Amino acid sequence: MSPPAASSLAAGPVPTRLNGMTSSLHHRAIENLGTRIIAGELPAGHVMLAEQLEDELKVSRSVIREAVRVLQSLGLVETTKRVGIRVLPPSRWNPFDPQVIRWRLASDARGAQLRSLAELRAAVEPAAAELAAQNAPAPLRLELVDVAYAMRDAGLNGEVPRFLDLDIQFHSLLLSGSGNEMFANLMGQVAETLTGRTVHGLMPDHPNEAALQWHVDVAEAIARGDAAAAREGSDRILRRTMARMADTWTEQPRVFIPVRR
Amino acid sequence: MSPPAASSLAAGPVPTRLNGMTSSLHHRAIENLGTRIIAGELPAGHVMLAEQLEDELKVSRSVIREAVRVLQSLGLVETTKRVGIRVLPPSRWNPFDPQVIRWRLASDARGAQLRSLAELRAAVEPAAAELAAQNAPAPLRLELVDVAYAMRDAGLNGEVPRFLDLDIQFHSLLLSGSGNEMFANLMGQVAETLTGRTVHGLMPDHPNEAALQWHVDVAEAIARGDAAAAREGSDRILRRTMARMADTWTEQPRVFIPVRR
DNA sequence: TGACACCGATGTGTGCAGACATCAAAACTC
DNA sequence: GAGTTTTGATGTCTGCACACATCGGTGTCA
Repeated sequence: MSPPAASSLAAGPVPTRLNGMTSSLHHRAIENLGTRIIAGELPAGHVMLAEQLEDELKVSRSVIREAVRVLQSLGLVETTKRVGIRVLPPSRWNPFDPQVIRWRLASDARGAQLRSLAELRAAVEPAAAELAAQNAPAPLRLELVDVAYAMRDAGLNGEVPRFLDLDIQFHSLLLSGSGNEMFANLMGQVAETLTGRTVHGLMPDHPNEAALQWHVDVAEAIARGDAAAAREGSDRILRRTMARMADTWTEQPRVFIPVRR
Repeated sequence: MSPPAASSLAAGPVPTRLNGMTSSLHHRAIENLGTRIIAGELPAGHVMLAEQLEDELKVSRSVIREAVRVLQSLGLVETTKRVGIRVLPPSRWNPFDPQVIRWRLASDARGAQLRSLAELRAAVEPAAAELAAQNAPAPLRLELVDVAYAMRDAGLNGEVPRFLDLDIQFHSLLLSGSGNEMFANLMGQVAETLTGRTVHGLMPDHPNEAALQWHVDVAEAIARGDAAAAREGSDRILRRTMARMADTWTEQPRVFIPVRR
């Protein structure tokens, strides 16, 4: 009785795994709806019925209900009795949620999302460098210096994969060393953007020599506790990065979220 | 049949409403578990069983399951078959989620949370000011100037509640004007910290005159599109704010989240 | 006759209870 | 120690009862 002839969520006959993530029905329902909402396929104000979703996704009520609850906590939908499940406008979405970010990166708004992340990173990393210079534990400072030098060598030798690895590690250590868990949490997003940049061929085989040296400078400033120098160096790196990436998101429309009063 | 004699989640016999938020069983279960996990009452690694939670909270399986699913999406717990529901360490929590922030503000880590938010704000607002000077729509610029002057007047006259309102409005407009939805999303948290600061008597009756003028300067710099001046002015305001709040979180332990490799 | 307040019908989410399916940890066998 | 079986928890499905927001009909009053 249980298995329907065709299931729109069942990609394979066997519940497969992807990227180590659980591929439960619940998870797939979230993915399906989240993707479609953020892509604009299900526009703000659109009302769905739980029963209709069960039907459409060929899953039971419990799966739909659990998925809707999660989407609700992300600000993607709201539920009202006698009405149904209403899609909320983008201004209600939680822009910091990793899933929302991932879905936006997979949508037409990819450029805008990359810009938002880059701007956030450009704002945060210099502050993190300053804090790291003041607070980071000694072993982390030493590791940061090591990584910076290794990164410079890899960059000069054109070892692209190794360079990317070290680059991600450098910026992760920096954010982690700030001792601010919100800053540290941006590691994941930073890694994703750096990786994406390389994969999309936006990185030259031999990174700019000056930029490589700036990384070393930042690491050493943090190591000796020079907060101002760490901040300045980090700011220099990120202004250059922003300048080089700016044309990626040229003319992406900006969204101004109204102030709620 | 349905209503048990005593329900540990049922504050009132009738499903009441609080702050306009739905007070469904589901919501109360999330609140109960989220609070206890973040307070450390349910430590990382602690394993619970769904059945045990049904029993403890006196609710049905579906309520527990939906709550657990939401907590899972926040990174507070993970579920494993044959094991149960395991509480995750703080490094796995999503530090940007509004609920997580609220629970942390209500816990012993309140000081650390306030510091994190303040540092984030100090990093973001100058960047937002810079972006607002470049991108904000004209009406928003005009409103910002109006609010800045009104805020200065209210501050000079010692109209504390009005000043707080305008202060929140000023910083909200600034963040909104950046055209970065992540920055704009910080409005809520900023409002909370500003309100909390006033409520806790950390604000003098008459705000510093220079600081009031700095707000006007920032608004006018944004109005005329002077990005550098907007950034510097905003940076000045926030450095002063940070300096004045620093002793609030003296000696709050910093947490260094390890870099995952 | 028209406008308005009341009130019951209706439909939808919410919550409950029980069953079976699935799968990984743990125990067991060789 | 490797492979197999057992076991016990979550995952999924289903039927039912209830709460309650919305809608539309009915009655009252001007």
